[in-house]
Amino acid sequence: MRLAELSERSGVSTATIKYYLREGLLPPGHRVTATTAEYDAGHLRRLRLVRALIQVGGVPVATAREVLGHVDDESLGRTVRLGAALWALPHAPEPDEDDPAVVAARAEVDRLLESLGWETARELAPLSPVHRSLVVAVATLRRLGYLWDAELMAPYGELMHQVARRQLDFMETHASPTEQVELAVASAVLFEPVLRALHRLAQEEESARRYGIE
Amino acid sequence: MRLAELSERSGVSTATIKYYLREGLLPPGHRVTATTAEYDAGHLRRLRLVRALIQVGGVPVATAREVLGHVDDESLGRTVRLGAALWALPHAPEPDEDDPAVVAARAEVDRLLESLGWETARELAPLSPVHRSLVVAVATLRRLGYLWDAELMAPYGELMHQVARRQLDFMETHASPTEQVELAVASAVLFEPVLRALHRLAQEEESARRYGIE
DNA sequence: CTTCCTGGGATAGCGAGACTATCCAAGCAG
DNA sequence: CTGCTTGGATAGTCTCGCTATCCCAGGAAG
Repeated sequence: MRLAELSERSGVSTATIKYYLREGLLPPGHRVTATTAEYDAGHLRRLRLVRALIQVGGVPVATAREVLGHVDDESLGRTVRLGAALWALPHAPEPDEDDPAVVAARAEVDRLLESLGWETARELAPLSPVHRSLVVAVATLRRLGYLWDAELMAPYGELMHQVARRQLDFMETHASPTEQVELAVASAVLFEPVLRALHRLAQEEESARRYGIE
Repeated sequence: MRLAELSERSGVSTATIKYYLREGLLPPGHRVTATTAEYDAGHLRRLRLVRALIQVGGVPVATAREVLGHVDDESLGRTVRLGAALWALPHAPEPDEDDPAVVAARAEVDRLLESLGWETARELAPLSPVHRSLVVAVATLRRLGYLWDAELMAPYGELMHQVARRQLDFMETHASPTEQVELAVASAVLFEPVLRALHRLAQEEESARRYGIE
């Protein structure tokens, strides 16, 4: 198919597709003549993933390019590829280590990882942007006066661990090897809105059960 | 304290504080003379909440104003105030009901709510932006070929329900009446980054346990 | 062969959002 | 009175994600 048809089938304007091609989010089509290029089902699939990352995941274009670069790097193993995708996602800015809230948050997160027995997370802590994001988020809550500590967070950690185990079980049983990497990205980025929506719905439901709709 | 001190203590530039005052995110200070106004600890606290909403929660300024409007409306009950805050948050665009992925997603979400017994969520489904967000997210995953159905989502729903119950328990035992509304907003917006970070850390940990670091 | 039309590439512009820099007038301090 | 600070208003800046325009090289119709 040519650019016009790719646009038609994906619902993305030709101008935007050209933009993604320029930005390297989409590999160029096969050149047929000097003025025409041919696109295939792989381009369509990639284009849908790009749109999902940007629109549903809210991932900036530059970040999406980085994430997709890791997806395409077949020299990496599963964990690394998943990790690379996760690490490339937008992360919190460097925390100010002089801020007492940050110091306290870091201490609580460390205690949390210890109590959960997450050894890998502890080892990678100094490097991992995910770890840093957690510290920043906890520090923000503490600065507002909500003193989240390891004991409070541990049950949530256990619950999220259950979620992660389920996702990897699903991935192992349902995805072919070629699909696994893309599924890793989908899990990391696209499943989060589902989880967030479920969380908010559960909050509404539980609040209504306890206090009524008033 | 005056504007300069408020800026100093919050780490937010005076220009930005003036911007928030203009936008109605921060109530004006008490006018002392024609040229000076006095700010108090309440302003500092509100300013920190605003920054947290915008920077940590990624909430647009216009939306933050709306959310804070509900926080300040003392005529509302707990559930409504929590709901108002949740509903004001940025939500997915209207789904295209002609898209088969959207139709299928909506059917699966309805089945999910039925199997979970979330009656309130079912009643409010046609109105709730949260419900719509869930449909859009599931539809996006389906369009990419990941056929999430009610059976797959139910365990996540149960887990998120456990999270929500914990949060409301915490809110009931730890927050004074005046703090509860702000805590509702904090739960809705600021706790989500914590949950997301825990989720990603759990993914890394579980992936490393299963496949090693390679 | 020529003319018109289409597909594709490059460039510049647009609109929203979140600040940010500048200017200004009113005090109050010395 | 002079100069410095405070607060208010206005316009500018910067980034991001597109989007509209221009241009040229074919290929097809006459």
